[in-house]
Amino acid sequence: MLHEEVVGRIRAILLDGEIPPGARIPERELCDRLQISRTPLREALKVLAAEGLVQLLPHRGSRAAKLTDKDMRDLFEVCQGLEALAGELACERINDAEIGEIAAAHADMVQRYREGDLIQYYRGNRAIHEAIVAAAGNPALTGLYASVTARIRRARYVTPMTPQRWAFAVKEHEAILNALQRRDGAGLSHILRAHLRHKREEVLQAGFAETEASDLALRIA
Amino acid sequence: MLHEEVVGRIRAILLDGEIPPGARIPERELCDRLQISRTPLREALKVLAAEGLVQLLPHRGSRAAKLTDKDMRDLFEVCQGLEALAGELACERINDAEIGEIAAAHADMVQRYREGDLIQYYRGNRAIHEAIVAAAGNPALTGLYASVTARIRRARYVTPMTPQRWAFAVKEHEAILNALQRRDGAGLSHILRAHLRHKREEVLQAGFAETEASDLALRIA
DNA sequence: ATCCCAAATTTTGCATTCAAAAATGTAAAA
DNA sequence: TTTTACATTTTTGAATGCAAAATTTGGGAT
Repeated sequence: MLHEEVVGRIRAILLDGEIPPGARIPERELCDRLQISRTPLREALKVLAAEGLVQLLPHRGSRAAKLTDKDMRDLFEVCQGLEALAGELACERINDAEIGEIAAAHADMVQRYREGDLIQYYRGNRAIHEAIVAAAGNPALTGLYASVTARIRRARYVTPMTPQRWAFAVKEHEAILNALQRRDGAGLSHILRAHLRHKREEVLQAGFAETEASDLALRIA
Repeated sequence: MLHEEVVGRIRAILLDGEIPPGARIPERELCDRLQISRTPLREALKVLAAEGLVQLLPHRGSRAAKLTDKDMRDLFEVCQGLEALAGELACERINDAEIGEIAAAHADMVQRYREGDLIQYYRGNRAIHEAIVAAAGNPALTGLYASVTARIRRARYVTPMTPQRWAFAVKEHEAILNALQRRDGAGLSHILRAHLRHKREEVLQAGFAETEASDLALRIA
């Protein structure tokens, strides 16, 4: 079993919320499940801790990272900065084919919106944001963006939306595509920031501070 | 020996260039030197690989990461974005005491410039940039900035300078301090970008693409 | 019944060990 | 002499073992 695969699988488990934020990560169980010994598992946990997805407590094991409102705000801020930068760079470097792909993804997303399919809408939404970042042609940026977005993904793409906000978000996306097609870097950067700022406000207002595992258990019960 | 300490010490060894970019990392030797076994060492190497300082080659060991011109350009771009963001946030949040500290650091740096002490000038320079980022009050940003700057530090703070460029850089820093004192976020952001773009041009023009370890050995020989 | 402290158990962190893969060295053939 | 095939050594990646730390459990005192 390859090292990267172990990291990827545990990351997936954490992002799926299978181990909820704040919950203890059961080493032994994961070892059994992934059919590996503790050595590669612990290496993976250290890597994920460096990424911010796991919290290591000396002599007390590891927990799925739990984000406070402040953490969430901070990460959204950074994400804004990264997307704004990506937008500017993308406008300088993107070619017509890539714009075509993004336009297609946009059309698909709008269709999902019309169908009222929030899950698929979010999926398309995310694909567009990732495509813009990819179009910046900067792997270092892409990597950092991936790491930051992974941490706020659940908040960003799981929050319920009001019809008004959803409609507004779609409008913003029209503007995003438009700016991209006009290669208006400054404009795109500006819209992306606003877009993400609105998303952040939604998320924080929805009280998406990640709850303790115990709280979560209580809620479910 | 604490896990973080091992990571920190190896990081220092890499940043000092004691193991030059591209060179193989001698596991056994480092184990002896740090008085640890391979298990914690390998955990640390995996973490540093996630940070981008180490390159892992399956079944072929690890090497100190070697940056191409493109890598360097990309990282400088990201660094620009992060500093620009930090500048804007800092202007919103910084208090007079913090500005005073940065002003003092600036004065000290200018003094070093007058003395012609490049090493100390760079040290002060770095302290100012880090203080601005810290003033943004965003730990997520601070962490990302640290990780990105670590990778380009050698290029950024080791490149020799012409008197003209040095003088110009000092001028830019005057403008940086000025914008900060006026809490002009947009202005500061703009200046920081330009400042870093100039630095990047210097670095890339100086041909600071990191050389193979073998090349380095040949050069020395 | 509750609280507190000590013993037992579990869990963590690291060293050691083991198997597999790669690198190296050697010898034979072209 | 050069090249190639093979055996040996080294190094890597992962499992296991062991000591220390933390958590849990049980018993006794209040």
